[in-house]
Amino acid sequence: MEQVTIKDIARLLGLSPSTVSRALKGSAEIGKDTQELVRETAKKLNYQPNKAALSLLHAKTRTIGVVVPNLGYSFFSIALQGIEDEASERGYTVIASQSLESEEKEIRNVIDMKRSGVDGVLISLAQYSRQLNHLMDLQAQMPVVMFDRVSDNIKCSKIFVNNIAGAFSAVEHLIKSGCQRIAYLAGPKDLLISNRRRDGYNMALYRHKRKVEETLVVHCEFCHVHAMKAALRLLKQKNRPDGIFAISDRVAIGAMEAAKKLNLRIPQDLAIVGFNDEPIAYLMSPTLTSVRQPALEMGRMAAKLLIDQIESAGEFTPVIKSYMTKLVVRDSSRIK
Amino acid sequence: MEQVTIKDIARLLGLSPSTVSRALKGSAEIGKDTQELVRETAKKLNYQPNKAALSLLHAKTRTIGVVVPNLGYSFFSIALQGIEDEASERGYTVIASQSLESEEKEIRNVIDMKRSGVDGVLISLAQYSRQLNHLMDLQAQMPVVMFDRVSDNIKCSKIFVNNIAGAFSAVEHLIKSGCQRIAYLAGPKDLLISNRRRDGYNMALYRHKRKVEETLVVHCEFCHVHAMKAALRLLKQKNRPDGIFAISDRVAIGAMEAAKKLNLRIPQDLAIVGFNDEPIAYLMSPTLTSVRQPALEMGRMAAKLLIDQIESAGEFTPVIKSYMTKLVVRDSSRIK
DNA sequence: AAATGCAACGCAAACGTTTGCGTAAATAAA
DNA sequence: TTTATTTACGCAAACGTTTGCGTTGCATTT
Repeated sequence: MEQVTIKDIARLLGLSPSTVSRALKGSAEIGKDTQELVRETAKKLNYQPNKAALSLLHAKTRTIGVVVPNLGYSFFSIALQGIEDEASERGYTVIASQSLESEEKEIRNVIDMKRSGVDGVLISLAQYSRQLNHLMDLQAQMPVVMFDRVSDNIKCSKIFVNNIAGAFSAVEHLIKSGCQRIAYLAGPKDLLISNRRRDGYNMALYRHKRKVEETLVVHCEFCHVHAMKAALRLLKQKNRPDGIFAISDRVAIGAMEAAKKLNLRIPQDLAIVGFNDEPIAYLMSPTLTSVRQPALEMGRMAAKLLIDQIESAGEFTPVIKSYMTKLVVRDSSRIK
Repeated sequence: MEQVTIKDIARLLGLSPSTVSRALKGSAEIGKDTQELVRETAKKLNYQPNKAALSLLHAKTRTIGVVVPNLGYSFFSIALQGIEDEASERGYTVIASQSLESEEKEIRNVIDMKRSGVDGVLISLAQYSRQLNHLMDLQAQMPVVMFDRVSDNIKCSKIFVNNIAGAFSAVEHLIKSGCQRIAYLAGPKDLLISNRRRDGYNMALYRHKRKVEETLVVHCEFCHVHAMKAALRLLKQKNRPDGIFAISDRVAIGAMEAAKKLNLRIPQDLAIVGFNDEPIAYLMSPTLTSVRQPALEMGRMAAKLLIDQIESAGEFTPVIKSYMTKLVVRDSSRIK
């Protein structure tokens, strides 16, 4: 029940705590046989170093904090998995929290992280986080790495996918599938990934000599009810689109609902492509074409960069790392 | 950057650390004016007590560990939210991890928890966890509370829903909707919730004088591919069922896929009811009838019981708490 | 005037670990 | 034999906080 300490081992063996400590670390100035003896008894007693004592001594907790919008989004739960893998391998503990897309809660989470004494924080922004003061403050105190939902206004290491290329591939796919008027069901206006994907959307249209129409871009929140309403507005236009590129799978599903409400067939009357390739994309009917991100690797890399920065004493230059996406074509866009 | 300590405040004010400590705690033996002075400077300097020092002193970390199968299942991410709410209010930090339904990983997670020095652990079992030695060991060292996926072989506080009643309501609903032969698409054989729900299934059949047929109960894993195959076996029987009660929404979705493959109409040819009421139930087409669990409250209560036990020195009797479910009727069973 | 009481604060130990330095004994070199 | 060197270990401080037990100065009581 009670943790066995270095002192216990020392007392048991008639040694001093310092000798035991050095023996466990394999210090050269401790006799070979003593080392072995100490190691054996430590194993036998199942000795585990006291984390609190080490934290106190080194002023480091070997703990990192993670703040994401919602762990129910599989992108984030998978990314968290990658984070935990990397952290565990390097002897770090992860404490995760969800902002539930609320800036207010995000701020509370960040405060909690500070109070927990983490060595650094990994964050993906809530959809409406605009006042980033809490992040600036945080960054003044410890290393911060952003991933997926990043911001240009914070100078730190960042991990994300090539949103432009991802969106480009999705829209080009719609064009090649025969769509004439392609809409973009975007996220919140100031969200970076929303705008980047719009760039990709525009590029694809431009490349294929389609004209860009303002009315074909509609913003909505990351919630399928909002998305459905936005899609309804889009589809009720006199000259309705026959293809939709949505910023996320859940938003795409909102569009699918809207299409059904209007008795439009998918993909014949309306082709749809989402983003993230969540398991749900594969479960919908028709199955949803989507842009896949390497969530696991992104999480792992984000954790790696953060821990590297924590352990690099002093100077450090931010690293920006961009991953390629992969378009997964399914029935919602298979017009043939 | 560097944390301000009680010593800093003491030096600044010409006091001793003990006085500052007592002043911050509002001890009666410190002068009123001194108290105020200390408190003000503490606020001004943004003093935060050093967690490691406190942990070392009290041999408690005020941290709890959470192990769940998969945070991508919204039931667990919502429950985690409840856990975090309760923990945060009571000054505890949460470290969460996913077993990904693997017993091996679950064991590793538990070991990591021990090494992190948590004060207690909250766990929901992976689907094939049968050797529960890691939990017995863990329980010998600290308080453990199980929720949702619990086991009869461990004696500890437990939180779950009334699975029997939940299943009963689902199956009775199918009967009242006119189904003649109702199947149960169960989970792994030894999983407690799977068997409990089977009890409810049997009770509903018995109550309405239907005969229980062994061939109408099929086991599968929590993965929709397995589920679809199992459902296919079920639906290819000569006398196929016209109603399916599934142990989870994802399993239910597997059944929906199978039905489509066989050109069966839902709900006319086959009515389906799931369990958990995940957001996905609302997004499917047809929308999926499901049994809702109060995930948030369950998480909160689980955390409360765990923390209560941690803080109750010594003797403690396990608490078993069961929540009522609510059947949410949607199109997949609306035969009218 | 001496004894008593009390208010307000400081000292030091403790929690578990690491680490610079000191020191004893044993060996090697002179 | 004396001196220097090495080997193997112990002492004590430090990290930040709490807490039992002093200690000081002052006012009140006899």
